[in-house]
Amino acid sequence: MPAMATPTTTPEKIRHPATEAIDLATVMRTLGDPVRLEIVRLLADGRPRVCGELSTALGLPASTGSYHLRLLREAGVTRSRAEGTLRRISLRRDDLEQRFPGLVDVLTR
Amino acid sequence: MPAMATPTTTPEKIRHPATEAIDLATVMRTLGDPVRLEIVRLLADGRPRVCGELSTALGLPASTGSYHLRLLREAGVTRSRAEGTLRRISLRRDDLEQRFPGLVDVLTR
DNA sequence: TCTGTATTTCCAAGATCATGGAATCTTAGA
DNA sequence: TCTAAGATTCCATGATCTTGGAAATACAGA
Repeated sequence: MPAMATPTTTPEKIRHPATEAIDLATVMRTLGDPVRLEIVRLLADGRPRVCGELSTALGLPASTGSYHLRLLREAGVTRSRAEGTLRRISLRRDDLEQRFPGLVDVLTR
Repeated sequence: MPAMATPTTTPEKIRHPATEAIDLATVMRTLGDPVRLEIVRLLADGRPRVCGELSTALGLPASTGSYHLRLLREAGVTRSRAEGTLRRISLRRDDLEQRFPGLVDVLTR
């Protein structure tokens, strides 16, 4: 085998938008889905969850859960941290508060 | 002609959800469209606009503008008052504030 | 290296949405 | 009654979204 073009262990392949790049219309559209709004409410207590935990809690197959979590992450609503084979998902509360003050409060009553 | 089953001049045929019936996910999804978000921002100064005024301001054909305004109205974001052949559109700021305190502020900076 | 688990990606439906021209409706005014 | 203007509805088209099974990927542990 030739020298690897890409390392076997990628440090961080998960993409997140920078706080300043979070777009309001995108966030609104993303949270306009009941499944994703529910995920945000589950995460609102500040405790990170793994992907499967959220999928199970909502009664979704893994692929569907993963799809919604990708949209949330790409919109800048959540952060995913790789931890072994798990993905620990958390709400980007501080970033959202900085960019759109008051928004998270509206979502979580 | 037989007696009319419905009056020729309907007092109010335009439907709006009651304040308590406004759904957050629906509002979020509705405002997740750049066109509709822009309409809300135009209306945020409190001055009502007529349909054509908004369509023109956004460079939309009348039918497209009417479509977006219908979604905003049905979501409970705007109110339409018939005035002759015109429809005067306004933001339901107080109702939204009562139902989702802080939301309108988030939308309008 | 082999196996199992967590997660993502691929892919193909089906559903929903956005657009805009044409037709229709409604009302004001001549 | 006739006409014109404002607005909505109808309808077809294309785009985007959601779903979930199957396959692929990534990693930990035996």
